Amino acid sequence: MIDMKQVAKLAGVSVATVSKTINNYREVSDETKAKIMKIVDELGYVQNSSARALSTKRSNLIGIVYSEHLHIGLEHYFFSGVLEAFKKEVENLGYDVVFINGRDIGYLKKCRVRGVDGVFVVTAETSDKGLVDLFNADIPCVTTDTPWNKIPLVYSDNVQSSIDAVKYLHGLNHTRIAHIAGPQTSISGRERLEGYRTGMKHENLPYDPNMVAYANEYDSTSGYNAMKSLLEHPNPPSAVYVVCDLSAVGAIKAIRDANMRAPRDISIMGFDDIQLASHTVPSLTTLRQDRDSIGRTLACTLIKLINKEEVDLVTKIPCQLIERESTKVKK
Amino acid sequence: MIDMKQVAKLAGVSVATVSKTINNYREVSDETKAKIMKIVDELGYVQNSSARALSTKRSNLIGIVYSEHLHIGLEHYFFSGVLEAFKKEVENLGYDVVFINGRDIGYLKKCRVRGVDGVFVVTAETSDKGLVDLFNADIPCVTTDTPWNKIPLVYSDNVQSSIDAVKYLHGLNHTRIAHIAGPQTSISGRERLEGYRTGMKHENLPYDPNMVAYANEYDSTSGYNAMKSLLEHPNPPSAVYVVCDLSAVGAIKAIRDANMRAPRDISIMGFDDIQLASHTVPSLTTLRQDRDSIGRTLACTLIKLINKEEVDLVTKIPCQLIERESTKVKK
DNA sequence: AAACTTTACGAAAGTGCTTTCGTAAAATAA
DNA sequence: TTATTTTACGAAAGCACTTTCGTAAAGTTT
Repeated sequence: MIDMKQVAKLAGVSVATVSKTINNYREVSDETKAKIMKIVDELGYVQNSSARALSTKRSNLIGIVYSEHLHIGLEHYFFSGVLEAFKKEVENLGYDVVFINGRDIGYLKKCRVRGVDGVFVVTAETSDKGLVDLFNADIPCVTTDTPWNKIPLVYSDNVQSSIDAVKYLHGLNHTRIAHIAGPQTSISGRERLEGYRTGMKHENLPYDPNMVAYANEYDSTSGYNAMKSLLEHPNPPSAVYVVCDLSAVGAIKAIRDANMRAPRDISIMGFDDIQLASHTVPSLTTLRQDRDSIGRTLACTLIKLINKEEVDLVTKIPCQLIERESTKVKK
Repeated sequence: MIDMKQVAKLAGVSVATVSKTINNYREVSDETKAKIMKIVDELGYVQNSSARALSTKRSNLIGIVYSEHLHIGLEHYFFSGVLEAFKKEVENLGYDVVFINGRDIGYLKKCRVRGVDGVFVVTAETSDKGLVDLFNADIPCVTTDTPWNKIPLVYSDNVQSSIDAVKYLHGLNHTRIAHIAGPQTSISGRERLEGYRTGMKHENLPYDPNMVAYANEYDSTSGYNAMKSLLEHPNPPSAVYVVCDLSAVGAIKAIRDANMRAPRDISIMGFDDIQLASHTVPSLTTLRQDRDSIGRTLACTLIKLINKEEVDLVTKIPCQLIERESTKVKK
């Protein structure tokens, strides 16, 4: 491998000058810079990031952490989208992205081994001891969907979106609007329920605890079961706002199994806008999470944090209401 | 940050001995090892991977490359699954995973900068000059879905799976079986078509070129259009084997739009088993790609390659036929 | 012309680790 | 016992950079 020494020799300068040229110090004359860069190109010289990191104590590496015992990995629609956007943005700023796994020595120590400049904790689970260690350490961190102490958080504006959802359904003349709530251990589950209640109040609709069913997971089976329980009510809802698309799909199935139809008999509204949403029958009216904006904001926040600039501790990104076939006007 | 010098001092030994202990050389007495490890634990010492890499010329880093102008990124169901499995496996073997982007200096140079020990090219596009440079360099590489010279390839057994598909449909008494083929620029597109033809031959069914329609992308719109063209045939098929699930979804929509029903009028079979597949109406009969096995095999192959062991240049992983609602017996 | 400032560069120390090689001491063989 | 091998360890060089500081030479100011 070609190193600075060789470049220096060919250029007739010292390695110090080569280094300064590569890093664009201004104390090198333009003439010398040009001469050096020419040789750099000819030889195909590239920096050795390990040597650089050793010397500067900066790796230009961003770590990605996700709790492994949640089996939400790369395949999760929301997180993979956020991650993709995040990655693009930090790469534009000159960083590379490395996965940090907690094997053997735990997340924190692994971060130290790799010398990452900052980390994005994608899916946190605060019962994960290793994650808490990381959060409590002095490494710049950002996260989404899991609030922790002084760690900057960027996520969807669940409350406002839920208010929007209720308003939208009321606008379609629905007054008996139910909510299939997510696990109350997660912030999105809690906030979407809160938004639903606030929305009902805003619309001057009565809040009926029986019109809230709980999905204990963010999946379709949970949605199916929750919908079933709502259907057992003597006066079932004419519209249901569901905590996520997957559960909404389950809810639609429950409606069909009860010999009814969505949206003919009951309107269904989801959250997320997963790929599936536009392909189901009926396609889903839903709130689209702005994965791109969340990812980019996380990236900017983290880089600022690394550079010791001021950052917002909480950033809420608006969702967009996507109207499709699963909701319709109540006659 | 704590370094070996501090550990050495506290243990009353030289840094050389600490290094040898950490790396489990046998020339250190068990006694000394124990003493050193105790101090390592107490101080919370961790290795500095940059320094180590600088010295050993091994980074224990695996690079992930995917062509950016295909907009298949992390969000792609198949690739994210393969990547997840790959990642798990290499992590188990002591490597970490870093994304390599082609910005500024191209993939190859970036690989050299980071000193990756090997790279997994996830989605290749041989029109990508930077990728070809990488393939032609001396860095250990594996890939899926894009054959290249001497680069080991691990992917689904498209031909055999397609033969299975035709056999299965024939087993349901279908004799007029069409194929919606994928882009013939991709190996999977070509091989699935090849398998379809071979399957028809095996089943002693006539091959009719009019019974092959081409989807120019792996998406639902292309499937929709292809199906439409098949329906225009005076004697349309009773079953269609579609190159991928997404296109299959499009095909089903086309059938519905023609006032027919799948599988009542036409059976549809997909490929992939994406998440969507079990949620559509009707749910999709399909060939499940073994993303896990593909990812793991890629990992093992790459590590072997790094260690200069022998590897297979091509590994085909079987698919599994998943029977759901979109196919039925022809009466 | 003298005094001062700026510019352009290099020597060398430092970054944290690995690994070779040398060498005492201990263990074994003769 | 002496000769030989083995064991256990350390000194030091090397890995490819960055950065401080010193210093000539050139430029600027009085």
